[in-house]
Amino acid sequence: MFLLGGESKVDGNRNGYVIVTAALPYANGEIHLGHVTSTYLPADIFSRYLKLKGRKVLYISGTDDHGTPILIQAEKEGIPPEELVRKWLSRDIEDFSKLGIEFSIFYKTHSPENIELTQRFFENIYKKGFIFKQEIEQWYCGNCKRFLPDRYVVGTCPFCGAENQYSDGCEVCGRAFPSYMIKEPKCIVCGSTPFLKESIHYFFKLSSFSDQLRGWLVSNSNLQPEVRNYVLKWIEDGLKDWDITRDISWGVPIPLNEKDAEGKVLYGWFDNHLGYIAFTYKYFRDHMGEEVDTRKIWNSSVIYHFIGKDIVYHHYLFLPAMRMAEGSFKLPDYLPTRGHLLLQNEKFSKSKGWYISLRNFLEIFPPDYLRFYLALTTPYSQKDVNFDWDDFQLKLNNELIANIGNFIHRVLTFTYSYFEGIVPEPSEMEELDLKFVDDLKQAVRDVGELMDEIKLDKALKRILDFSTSCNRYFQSSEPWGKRDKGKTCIYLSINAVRTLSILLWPFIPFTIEKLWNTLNIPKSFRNSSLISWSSVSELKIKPGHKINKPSVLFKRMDKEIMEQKEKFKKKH
RNA sequence: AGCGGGGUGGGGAAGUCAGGUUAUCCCGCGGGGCUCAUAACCCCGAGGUCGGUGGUUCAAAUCCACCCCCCGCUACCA
Repeated sequence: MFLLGGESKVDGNRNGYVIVTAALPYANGEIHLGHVTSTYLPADIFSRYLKLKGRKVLYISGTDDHGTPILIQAEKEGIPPEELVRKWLSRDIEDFSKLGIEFSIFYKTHSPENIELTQRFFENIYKKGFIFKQEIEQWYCGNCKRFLPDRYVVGTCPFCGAENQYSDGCEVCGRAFPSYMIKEPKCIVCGSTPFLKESIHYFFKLSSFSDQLRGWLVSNSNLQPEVRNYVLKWIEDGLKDWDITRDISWGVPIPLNEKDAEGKVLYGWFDNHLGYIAFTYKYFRDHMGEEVDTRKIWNSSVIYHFIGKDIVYHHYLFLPAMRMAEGSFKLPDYLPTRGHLLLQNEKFSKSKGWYISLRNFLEIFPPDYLRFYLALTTPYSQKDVNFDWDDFQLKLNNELIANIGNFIHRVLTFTYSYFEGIVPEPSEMEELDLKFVDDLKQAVRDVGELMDEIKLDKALKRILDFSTSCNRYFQSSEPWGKRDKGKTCIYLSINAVRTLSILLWPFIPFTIEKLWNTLNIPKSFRNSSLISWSSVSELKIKPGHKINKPSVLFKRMDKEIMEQKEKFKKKH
């Protein structure tokens, strides 16, 4: 019996682990803003939020190492695939850490842990009779001496005659078709003409799981309705059994002692789905020793798999069906799915240079600027997100700097120059002050609810609304015009700054940690009640507390943005 | 071709599932205020027949039907 996810709410199981995973980046290229937008940033913001709430959170990901593209790339570079994936693993870790993406573990599918788990997994579902063999015909390049995946064969569309189309579909007429139908096929690597060749492959009986999958999709109320409907439609149309082997050497060997299994490996999507579990094993072995029962922990955790919409099929059909077939690992409770990133309203294209790598971006802009902008513009839905330089500039200048930055800075400098940095004793609260305290409490409640629902963009908007009301309060209180220099206003405002800092930490951690230094909240206090979700709406900063000399948290970057705008002007 | 998502004042978005007083927010625009703050902040105002047509209802951006337009996805692309 498999363990159905979906009933666990994050607050329902307060002592257990929360396992947050981010879909694995393929280990043959650099991380770009698209990866970050749909997957790694939302997952990071969310796990930071859970940490503030005092939850035991594991944030898990790693590289997806296997498959033909990596093999070919390694050949091109003249290095073994092991070396290629090792290179990308360390590159990815560097890039992510510069953005403040804090994984508990970022590991790799080409690891003993994952290979072992994958083989065991295969054996288990093989024994249960969910694997069968079938002969298939595939394009084979005689020159490269290998079978070619569909995307490694180009040719002429059998329907509209458009040239240079991938063998599984035509971008010109929009039709999808079986690969063998393509006219005048060419190997994308060497250009020679491939031929169709037979090979025995192993298939997973995905179709047997239609009812169970439907049941899971319908009963798991945590899934996004639009994605659920999308996947249900596929089940209605009939699921095809899934070819889970490939005729290459790079991957997890099929753990069977028979001739048909020789020279073949398991398909990358078979082993990378198990990476989440294998990496969790690795984490516990490293941190708690061999005797930890990871399976038990896994099954008693609340599980979130963050993904981009391009891999919905794999995560809503293949992954759950595999776990159902094997039967001992729980399904995800949540599968937060987000859309793609467009650049100036056009699709990213590496070959056309129309994309932004994370590394290049962070060479120019501070990580928090990117985190803020993307978090604010990426909804909890499959809708695509547009990265637009004008919009980036506007949002930074008007929302981050002029709203949040301004409030924090005006409060801190006021305190510093009129009270020598010492938080004043408040006088009796007036109606305006009491109302502000209510506003603060309401804001915290709203933000918490939205964060729990993973609606991170709306949560951030709500924080901005709160910041606006902070500015409004400060403005109407006019502390500068009062004889006592508005002691109550400053006391409440400083506390509002602390509240804001906690609300904002998951989004812009670098800046907030700087701010905590200015607020004179020592590092040792940062896991205490001073910095935690449970105290976020309290007035924790007491009169007499001394703050440090404030400095500007955000600087405007109009010149740098202008340069980028020039660079990404219409090229066509 | 099929399926999914969307079309809301000049630009970008929220609201639509659970229909209801002057349709919300940011930018931009016009006017005013404040001076603590990174020309930042606060207030007031102009501007929308909520893609089209028809229907249900006392009442529709919101529900139903049909149509138009835009975007995305379609399993061996990881």
